[in-house]
Order: sequence, then structure tokens, then C-alpha cells
Amino acid sequence: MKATIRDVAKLANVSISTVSRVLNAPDMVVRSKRERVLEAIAELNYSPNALARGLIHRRTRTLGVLFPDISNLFYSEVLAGMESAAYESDNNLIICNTDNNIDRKRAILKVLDEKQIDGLILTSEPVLPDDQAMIAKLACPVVLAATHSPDYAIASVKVDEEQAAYDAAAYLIGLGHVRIGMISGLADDPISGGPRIRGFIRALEDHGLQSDPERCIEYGSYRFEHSYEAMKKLHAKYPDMTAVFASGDERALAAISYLHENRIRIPEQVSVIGFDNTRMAGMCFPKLTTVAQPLYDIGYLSVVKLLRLINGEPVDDLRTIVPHSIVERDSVAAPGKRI
Amino acid sequence: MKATIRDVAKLANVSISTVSRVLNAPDMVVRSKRERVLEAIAELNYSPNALARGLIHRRTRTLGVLFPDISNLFYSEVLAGMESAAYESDNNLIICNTDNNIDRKRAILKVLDEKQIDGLILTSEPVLPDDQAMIAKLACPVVLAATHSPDYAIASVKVDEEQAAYDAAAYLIGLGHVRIGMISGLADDPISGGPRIRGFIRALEDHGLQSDPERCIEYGSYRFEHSYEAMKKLHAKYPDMTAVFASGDERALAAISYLHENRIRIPEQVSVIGFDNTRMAGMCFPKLTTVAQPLYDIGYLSVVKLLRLINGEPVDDLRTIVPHSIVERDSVAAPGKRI
DNA sequence: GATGAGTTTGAAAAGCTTTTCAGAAAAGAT
DNA sequence: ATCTTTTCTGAAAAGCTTTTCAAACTCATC
Repeated sequence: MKATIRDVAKLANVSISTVSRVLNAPDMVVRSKRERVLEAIAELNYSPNALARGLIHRRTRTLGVLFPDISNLFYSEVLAGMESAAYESDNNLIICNTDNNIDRKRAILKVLDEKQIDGLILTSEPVLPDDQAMIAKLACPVVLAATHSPDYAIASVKVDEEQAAYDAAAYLIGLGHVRIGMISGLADDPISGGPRIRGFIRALEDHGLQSDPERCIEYGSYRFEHSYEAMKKLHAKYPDMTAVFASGDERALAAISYLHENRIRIPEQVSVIGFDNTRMAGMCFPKLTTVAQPLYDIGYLSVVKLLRLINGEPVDDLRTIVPHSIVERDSVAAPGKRI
Repeated sequence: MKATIRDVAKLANVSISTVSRVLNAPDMVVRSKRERVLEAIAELNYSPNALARGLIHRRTRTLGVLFPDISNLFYSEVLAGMESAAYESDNNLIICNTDNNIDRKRAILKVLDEKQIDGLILTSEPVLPDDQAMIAKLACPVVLAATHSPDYAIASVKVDEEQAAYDAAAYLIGLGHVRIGMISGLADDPISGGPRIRGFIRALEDHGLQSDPERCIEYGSYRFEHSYEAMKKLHAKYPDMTAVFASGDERALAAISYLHENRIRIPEQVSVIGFDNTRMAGMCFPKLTTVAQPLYDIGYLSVVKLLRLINGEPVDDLRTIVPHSIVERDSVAAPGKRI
């Protein structure tokens, strides 16, 4: 049986108020008593009950985090950043997996609400009207990580997807590539789809290159197998392309696998640039050149922002844009170049 | 301001006991009142406060999980299994990252204890006397996932590392390999070190092969860069080996990178077998043959086991061994074979 | 219409802590 | 030694729910 503050009070022969003060405002209690209390605490291995505390303070120092798929490297790195920020600020994270399932999400949100989380972070998933309704019922602030809501005024932290995609394409173009394909998420995917496609196309158009989506883009989920098939189709319909922009590192790895299997040399014959810069990017062969999202920072900053909102502090901007960058490794080279 | 049970009671014009009963034992309250209460609940968007509930029931339906490094794919898959089991049993997971830091671990355990978690899962890390002391102070059951404690009677779920390593080596031997190297964790690492090394050596000895650790094993952390260096050294001191057993997929990818960069063909010239079967194994080139640990299951079963302990139900065995298997992909072939 | 059994309800305690408020003790001033 | 201030301390309320217990009610039976 865990010791309670009563037990400590009894053992130290003081009132429970005094024990409480020793814990929360030690200077208020006279030294002799304080020491007796401290001894009693040690002897009973007492630790205060956070439930009771939370009940009074109306604060649990616990945040909820929803992921569509935690087993994805992308999210684990975001999570790592969140966990650090939470630890540094004395908060804990309850992690839930939504599986992209609206009913499951609803159930989770209900429980988290009951558990009195101080704030919630939603990761990657688009905010549909349904979500918005559920969020609105919540009694706590919400931050979106690696996604944002154009329609509702919800705080968010993410990169500028369109610009990042533009930069990826522009980078390839700068190296001299003129026939560039893309493996993309579905066009209606508000993160890895739409904006990245627009950025990609815009870059091609700005440089007067072939930019017909029918020809130079293939779509598929982020899953390796789907991306592999997408690469296969893309290569079939655009055989003379010299570079591929894969909207996600997992897609890039699938492209690389396809090229290897068809004995097409990377980057000599075809360059591949990825997106995300997950840890896998440095572990494949050739090492992947990719558009880096600061995944850890996105996680870290979402928690920081959420904490601000919880504390009623001002946040400078509702939608935080974090910088992306291109990490040059070995999967991209100028077209036709021997290495 | 969140509505409380009082507010509901007032609006429905009943006592709070009645509201509570509508929630917990609806049949006890007469229909007319029940409906009035339900309406009030809906109108006020009331949801019961889990802190107050937890205080009474002495149960929070919240479990703590400690990882040494969440951003590792290995752990994210274990985590996915845990999360499923937790969701199915109406529990939540508080995830913490220890960074292998004892002080941090101590701080985390203190907070989790205060938050009245019902149970704790420790992942991968060895249980040192210090840990044991901290665990003993906890008021809740503990399960070790992907690790175990030979010294203390703590429940655990993991594969038989030694046998798995033995099987990996035996598999290579069965294909005709006679000069086999290993990239290992440090010898004193109780998981990816010691047991796997012993299994590996035993397999070699059982078949009368070169098994001098000085010659055929290199050590290093699981980090890619360290493993790359280890592979480099191993290859230097054992240039005629035809197969490598990498104790972990990340190590295997490093080995593969090294071989690619030195234009050594895989598996024609050197076969590589990994360990873990993380998702990366299917995304590299060539696809990695590896000893599969059922990562998801390890996570899932640890939670199931923990729940048993929490409920005071019997567990059949303190140390659960889950089955491993060899997943054959493309990185291993018979020595000298053309593909 | 009274009695009894069974159902339904509300008051109050319990679960553990923090915080307010007022009283007690100590310290200081005269 | 007395009175004021200041410092400490304890009792009690509050935070929200569940649960026990006893009271009130319903309904059937005689």
C-alpha cells in the first residue's frame, strides 16, 4: 500500500498541511519540523499522488499525441523531439495511434479528454470538419505537427511543402536535369500530395521544362511496394528521364531498389532525390540526397508551442514554418556525369 | 470550464449519485430520469474526470513505457504492438525516452510513480542493481520487453538471442559458407552482445569452423557509422570471408554499404544476414535476409502480460520466449554462386 | 388499508492533495 | 511585563467522482 500524506503526517507528528508545505514551500516550515517530515517521507518512501494534485491544480502535466502510424520512422523522429521537449518541461506524453481511423480517433480523444490532458498534438493527418468538431469539444489547446489547417484557426508547425518541393526540383534543374519525374502521394493528400506536386510543377514550368503531370508524375501511398510499382510505371512512361523526385524517403528507397534491380546506375544514369531525411537516408546505397525536414525540431517545437498555449503565453504566429534544406549525399549528380 | 457531475445533476434535477449511476449502472435508474440525465450530459458535453475516478478506484488505466531511444525503428515497431494492446484493453501509454541515462531514468520513474501508472514496461535496457532498486520501490508490476533479467525475478518477453544467433550462423553454414564473420554489439551488452556472440561461436564450433573471436568478430555500437567501421576492420582482418552475420539490421545495412562502396557483390561474393527484421530490411538493396524478431508481438505481448500482472491473474511463465525465424530475402546465397 | 418485499434515490464518506483562514506561538518593541 | 507584529501551524474546504447506507418510494398481497 502506498503511503499517503496522512501517513507521513502521523509519523512526523505534524498536520498534513505541514507535510504539504515541506513539499511545496519548504521555507515556510521551521527547520526542526521540516527535517522530521523529510525523514518520514524517506522512511515511508512517500511520493505525492499526482491525481489528487491534478484535481486541485486543474493541470496534469500530461499531453496527448496522436499519430497515424507510430511504427513509421518519420514519426519516431518527430516523437523523439516531442519527448525531449516534454521531459525538459516536466510533462509526459500519452501516445496514441489512430490508424487513420475516424472512430478510433474519436474514442481516443474522448479518453484523453477524460484523463484531463493539458494539451493535444495531432500529427500529419489532415483536419477534416469531423476532426474540427471533435477538437472544438476538447477543453484544451491543440497543435498540429507536420500538418496544418487552411480552414480552421489551429496552431501548427511544419515546413513549407510547396517551396520544399520547388527547391528539390530546382536543385535537380540547377544540375542540368531537364527530364525529371516525380513519385508522389495521392493528389488529394494535403501533405505529401497537393502542395508538393504544385511546387514540383511550378519549378518545372518556371524553367520551361516538360511538366505534364500525365507524363512525369506517378502516384501511390507511401508504402514501399506501392512506390516501387509507381516507379516502375513512371520509368515505363518516361524512360529517358534522368532524375526522380520522390515525395518521401521511403518512396525514394523504392525507386532506388527498382533502379538497382534494373541495373540502372544511380546517380550516373538516374538521380534520385528524396524528402524527409529520415535516418534511413544515410543507411542506403547510394546514400540518399534528400530534402530535409527538421523532424526532431518539428516535434520539439510543437510541444513548446503547445505549452505556450497552455500557459496562455502569446505565440508569435499561429502557423509556424520551419526551414527545410537539401542534404546532399550520393544519389544525385549532374546528368550523364561519371563518378 | 468543463462541466462536472454537479452541473449535470443540477440541470437534470437529480442527485449526483444518480448521474454517477446513469454512467456506471444505468439499469439501476428509472427510465425517465435516466433520459433526463443523458440529455443533460449531451447538452453540457460532460465527460467524467478520470483523475477523480482514478483516485477512488486506485487505477488509472495508464501504463508507463521506457525506451532507450524511441527514434529507433526497432522500438517504434515494438511500440506499435504495445499501443494496439493498450488500445484494445482501454489503457493508455505514457512513453518516455531514457537516453540510457540513469539519472533521467530515475526522474522519469519518480514522475510515473506519482502519476499512479498501473504498470511499467522497460524496453531493451539491462536491469542493473540500481534499476532493480528503483523498480522495487515502485508500487506497480513491471515487465521487460526485448530484454530480461537473469538476476531478478522480473517478468519479460523476448526471443532466445543465443539460439537465434546460432540459427543465423547455422543457416549460413548450411548453405556452404565456412568463413563467416560477425559484426556484434559490445561483448558486455547483455542483449545484442553476449548471447548472440555465444550462439554464433557455438554454431561455428559445432561445425568445426574457424571460430576465433579475435579473427571473426568485430564490435561496435548499433550506430551505422560505428558498424561501418567495424565492417571495414572485419573485412581487413578476414578478407576471404564469404558471409557476415550482423547483429542488428542497422549493422547489416552498414555492412552492405561498405561492400557496395568497395564493389564487392552481395550476395555473390559476400552474403549478409541481419537481425531484427525491421522494416528497413525490405527497403534496401539487395533486400536483407535477416533473423526476424516478432517486434510487434513483443510489444503486444508485454502489454498483455503486464495487464495480467496488474489484474492479479496468473502468468504461465515469468520469462516468455517468443519465436524467431529467418526471413529469406536477397542478401544471402550459397558461396560462389552466381545469381 | 396495512404489511412486506423490492426498487430507486439522495446524503455523506472516502480517495489524496492543496490552499485559505484563523488561531497559536514566537519575536520584537516599549 | 505587555502589546504588536511576524512567523508557523492546523482545521477545514475544495477539487470530482464512486460507493455505502439508510431512507423513501412502488407495488403486490392479504
